[in-house]
Formats: sequence, C-alpha cells, structure tokens
Amino acid sequence: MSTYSISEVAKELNLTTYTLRYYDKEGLLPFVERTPNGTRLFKESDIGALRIIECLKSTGMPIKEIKSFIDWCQDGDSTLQQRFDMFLERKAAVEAQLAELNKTMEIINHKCDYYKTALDAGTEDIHKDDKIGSLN
Amino acid sequence: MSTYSISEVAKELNLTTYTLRYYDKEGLLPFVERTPNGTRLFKESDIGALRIIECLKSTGMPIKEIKSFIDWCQDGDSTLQQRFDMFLERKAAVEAQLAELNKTMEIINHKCDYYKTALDAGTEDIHKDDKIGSLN
DNA sequence: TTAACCCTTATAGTTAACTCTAAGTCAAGC
DNA sequence: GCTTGACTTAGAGTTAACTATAAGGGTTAA
Repeated sequence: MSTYSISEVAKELNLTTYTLRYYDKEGLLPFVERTPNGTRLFKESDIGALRIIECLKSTGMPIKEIKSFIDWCQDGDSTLQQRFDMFLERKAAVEAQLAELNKTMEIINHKCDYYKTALDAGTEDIHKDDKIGSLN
Repeated sequence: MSTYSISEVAKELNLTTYTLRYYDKEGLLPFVERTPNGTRLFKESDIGALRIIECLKSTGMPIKEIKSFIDWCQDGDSTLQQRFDMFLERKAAVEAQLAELNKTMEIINHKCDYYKTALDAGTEDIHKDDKIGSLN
C-alpha cells in the first residue's frame, strides 16, 4: 500500500505543509501514522479524509467543529446519530449559502447590465432615474 | 427627506454600530453626511449603497477593494470601464463559488444518505465496501 | 562526507474583519 | 441642573486560520 509525504499531500490538495501540520496539531488528523522517527505517512484513505475535511470547511464549518466530527468518527456506531444530524445541518447551511449567492448573482447581473449600457452611452447619466443608491 | 441614525441603519441591515463606524473609518462611506456636531445622518440612498457594499462583501471581496470601487464611484464617468470590469470579475467569482458549493452539496448529500442507511441498520459496517476515507 | 532537502517541534507573527473600551460631547426629560 | 442615553474619537483587544521562524534531526546524491 502506497503512502505519501506531507509535501506530496499538500501539493495534491493545494494546501501547504504548514496548514497540514496545523490541522494535525488541532486534532483533525489522528489517523495519520508515523515512521519510527516521527515522519507522517499519509495513506490514500487519509487523503480521502482530508477531502471531506476540506468539504466541511467549504460549508463554513470552523475547525473546532470539524474536530468534533473526527472524534465521533473514532468513536464508532454510538455516534451515528450525531454525525447524521451534523450533515443535515451542513446541508441546510449550504442551501442557505446557495440561496444568498443566487441573490447576490442577480444584483451583480443588474450591475453588469447597468455598466454595459452606461459605457455604450459614454455616461452614467443615462441611468439617472433608476439609481439604486449613492453607489453604482 | 427622511434620515436615519447609525443605530437604525445597523438594525435595518443586521450590522452593529461598531461595524458601520469601522466601514466609515475604512473609507467605505464618504457620502454619509453629518450634523453640525458630527453625528452621522444616513439617507435612504446611503442604505442602498450599504446594500451594494454587503453584496460585494458576500462575493468575498475584501474591504480595501470595495473602497477602490467607492472611490471610482466618486470619480464619475471616467471610471465606468473599471467599474464594469470589476463587476464582470465579481460575476466570475460568484459563478466559481456556486460551482464549488454545488460540488460540496453533492458530497453532503452522499453523506446524508450514508448515515440514513447506517442509522437504519444500526451500524456503519453496512458501508464497509464504499468507504470514501478514514472518515465517514 | 557534506551539502541539499526534507522532516520534526515549539512558538511567534500576520491578516482581515471586526469588537470593544475609554474618554468625552451633546440633546432631551425629570 | 442633572442624569440618561446616543453619539463622537482614538486606539486596544479578539478571533480564526493560517504562515513563518528557529533550532535541530534523518536521508539521499555528488
């Protein structure tokens, strides 16, 4: 079974070795094994775990909460309910983020139209009547 | 024309007065007028401007870049091109964020299914063969 | 065998965006 | 006229998530 060094993993996941050691220090990587002299040996499955960690991070979950999840994983079946609830919560969080981002996109699209028209006209004055704020 | 106090605006936009003064200090609110004794008087249009600022922030734009945009707005038609380009950039940024968030959502949905099945079975062992990593 | 380069640990510094405190001003109500 | 409460400023403190430094050990290539 092949293993990876910390810098190989960093490259693969677009992280730095600093970040990976930081995650380890924060208790996010208890499953990573070491050589007799202390060097971390990442397994394929550890990279998979890191992808899940990155996924949770991208939902806005702070590292301390991700650590709770890691701990639950180590505790086995007795924490299945907590983990399920956690993912339901994350799902709701992502849905909310998607909704907000879509609203944001609408405003941005309006602004793109606004500026395209203004640029064609050479002046913003053309929009005198539909200004949204002091800003455009 | 009606005006609003800093705390009214804070309430309306779900911000704190601290945050609004911080934005002002950072140069985001040069258009907000003051009473003779220095109290800020927010106009309806200033609230509109703040909504745009919040929109830009939600695209991940840092405050210093938002300030550039504010400055361009004060400079008039000569900066139309910069402002148009900025919004095109923001549009691309939001599209990228939406794409990533949708990928995230897929993984989260898989996890929800995984845990629903495991909970029904009473054990995670049921998924022995399709584990994604050290983590589940 | 020694330089290059990876790795280790512990710890300090950075950054963004707030968040709060201290000291003081000002207008309204009792 | 004095307290209450919102406002002002400058500046210090907080937080999360890195990011870097220092001091040193182990393995590989000329």
